Amino acid sequence: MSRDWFTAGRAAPLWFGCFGPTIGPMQPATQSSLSRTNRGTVHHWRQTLIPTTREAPADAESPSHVLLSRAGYIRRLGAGIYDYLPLAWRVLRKVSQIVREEMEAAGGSELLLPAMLPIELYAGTKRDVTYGDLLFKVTDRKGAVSALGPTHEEPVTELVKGSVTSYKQLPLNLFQIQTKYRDEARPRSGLLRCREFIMKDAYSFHMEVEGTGGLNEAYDAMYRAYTNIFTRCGLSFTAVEAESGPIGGSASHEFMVNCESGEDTILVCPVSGYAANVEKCETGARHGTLDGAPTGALTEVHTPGLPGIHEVGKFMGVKPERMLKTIVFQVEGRAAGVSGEPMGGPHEPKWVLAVVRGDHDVNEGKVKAATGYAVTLADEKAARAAGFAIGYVSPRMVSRAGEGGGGAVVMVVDHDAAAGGFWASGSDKPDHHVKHFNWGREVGETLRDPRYVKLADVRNAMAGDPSPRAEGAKLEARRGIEVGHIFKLGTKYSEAIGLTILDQAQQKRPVIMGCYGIGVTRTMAACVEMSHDADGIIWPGAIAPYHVLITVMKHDSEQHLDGARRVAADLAAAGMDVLIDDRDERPGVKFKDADLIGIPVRVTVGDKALAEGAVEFKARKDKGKGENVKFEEVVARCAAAVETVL
RNA sequence: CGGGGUGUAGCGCAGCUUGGUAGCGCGUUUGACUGGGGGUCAAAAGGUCGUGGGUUCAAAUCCCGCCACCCCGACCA
Repeated sequence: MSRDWFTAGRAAPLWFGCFGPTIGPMQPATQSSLSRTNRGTVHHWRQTLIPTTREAPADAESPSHVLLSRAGYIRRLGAGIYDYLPLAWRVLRKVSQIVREEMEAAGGSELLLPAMLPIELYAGTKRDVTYGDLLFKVTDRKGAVSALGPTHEEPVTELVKGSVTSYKQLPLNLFQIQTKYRDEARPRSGLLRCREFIMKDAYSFHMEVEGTGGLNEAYDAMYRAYTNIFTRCGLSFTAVEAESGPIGGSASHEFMVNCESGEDTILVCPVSGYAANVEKCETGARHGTLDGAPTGALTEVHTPGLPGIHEVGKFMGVKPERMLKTIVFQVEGRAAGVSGEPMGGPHEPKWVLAVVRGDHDVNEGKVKAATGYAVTLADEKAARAAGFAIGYVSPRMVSRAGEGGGGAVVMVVDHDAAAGGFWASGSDKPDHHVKHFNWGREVGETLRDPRYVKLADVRNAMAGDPSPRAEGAKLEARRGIEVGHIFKLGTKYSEAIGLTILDQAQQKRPVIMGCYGIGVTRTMAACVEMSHDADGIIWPGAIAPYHVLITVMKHDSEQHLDGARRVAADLAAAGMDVLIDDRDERPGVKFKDADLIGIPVRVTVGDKALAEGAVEFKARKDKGKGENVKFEEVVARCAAAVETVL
């Protein structure tokens, strides 16, 4: 049998054994410490801590939270704060090791940075403000404030600033795997949203975006490394295009574990393979012309005190998809990185109206792209002062609001909202809506002025929308859990912190950066969400805490224990990690616990099989009782099973 | 941050309305029987009832403050 059976099917780097040589009952130190080895570990249940319980803590709801708690992997110590017990730590180390190997293979270099960071470090990038309450802060005896690092862009940029002095030292990719902190408003779902969690973050530094040594090259290498990592972990995942978010930067991908219980929605095109998260997802061509004929006389309806579009629609007898939702944004300045002329003619507008159908959601990023302006949801007070009846705004306001009307307001209309037929809309005065809204009649002249009104894709994509990449195909919605995220950062942090380097032409330039994160603890939880059944966890072989669980039927039978240890020694010699359940428990208890903790293969040593010179073999994912396998065939069977579980 | 809810033994819960110093299941310990899917019987250990104050002869129970935690929403590089 191949020594690197568990790395088959991929370009395997040198394998020195997951955790280095381990000394167990079956492994004399003299043997295991001699040399590099892929010898597995053998542990006994009674010598470790696996506190399984019949019932989960009352606060556990998601499958990963319930099962990791019940199976003795984690314990909650505070809101969003967990102990990682021995089984969990073994999983986390295996995930980390895979991450480490792939990051190093992709040119990364591991280091460790402080968790406690002087708050001044964050002042430079204003993240002490933009991160806000999400940033954990501690005060020392002198009153100095430190942040507990939620990510490490600032310290690593600071480090490189002080230690890299020549473009010849770039590119550089530094990564760390360590505990990070975020004061989440609402920690939930166990390990999926914690306040303290383990994360791998990598940061790359470049002089150029393009070409050898450039950001794009590193980004692509990271993309491939992430694909390798999650594939090796045995996860079913999708890489999706994503908005780069408040962290800044130009491009990003999220790696999502496919799982119905996931919090995030992603959209995929089944034909082209295009995949993106809801915020980023484009839609294919849609048609709307604003040319529809009136459906009747504009009728005002009194709609007092109704909280949302659905309630208003119900009250008026109009479906949300026949209502216009007009959202008021305020302009924050020209948008960076948006090509084309901004709207509004010579003067920068103050307000942007975005109109979508009542059943659709406005997408701020798309509004920004369509108008050429950075926008935020309008401050309610300021908007009211400018004449907007917030909650009851209609598209008519494009030519009415603001100081002197025209020019102060521009409007982007989503294609679906521009269709003909019946529309209901706000009426620009509180507690009133209108029926039979007609674009041409109600908005008038301004509607045809491309400086002020534009048709554009300004809403979130939904399942059923036309694919942007394949004619005739429809987008499908899937659920997922984000476990990795890669960004092209650009110069945001290097400029803020002053990381500039002289290039070959003796020009001082800010260093171009990328950053690449993987939630290690979240990956473990996501894997459980993805792979479990009613009885417990079902680990993929690559990140299971042990590959094989040997259940000893009679803990006090020398014959049983000998058999177990013999099998364990063979398995360990073949590189598999083995846990021997040597507890004085009834068989039923042991089988229940075996299913619960989810080791991929269970080998049972008992009288029945021993009588045939065999043990009982059962893969966790298989139903039924298992089958007898001769001692000399056990290793091959287990190895094959662990591989197929991969 | 808004809304809802919960704090009683290691875990899951009852008791609170109508005050009288705490109970159930699981787990744990001891013994016996048992022995291939959370077994049976017997005995036992284990609780400042989140916390501070108040009312009362008497508070888990009623009143006030605080704290912690959970759920829904907002938020979520």
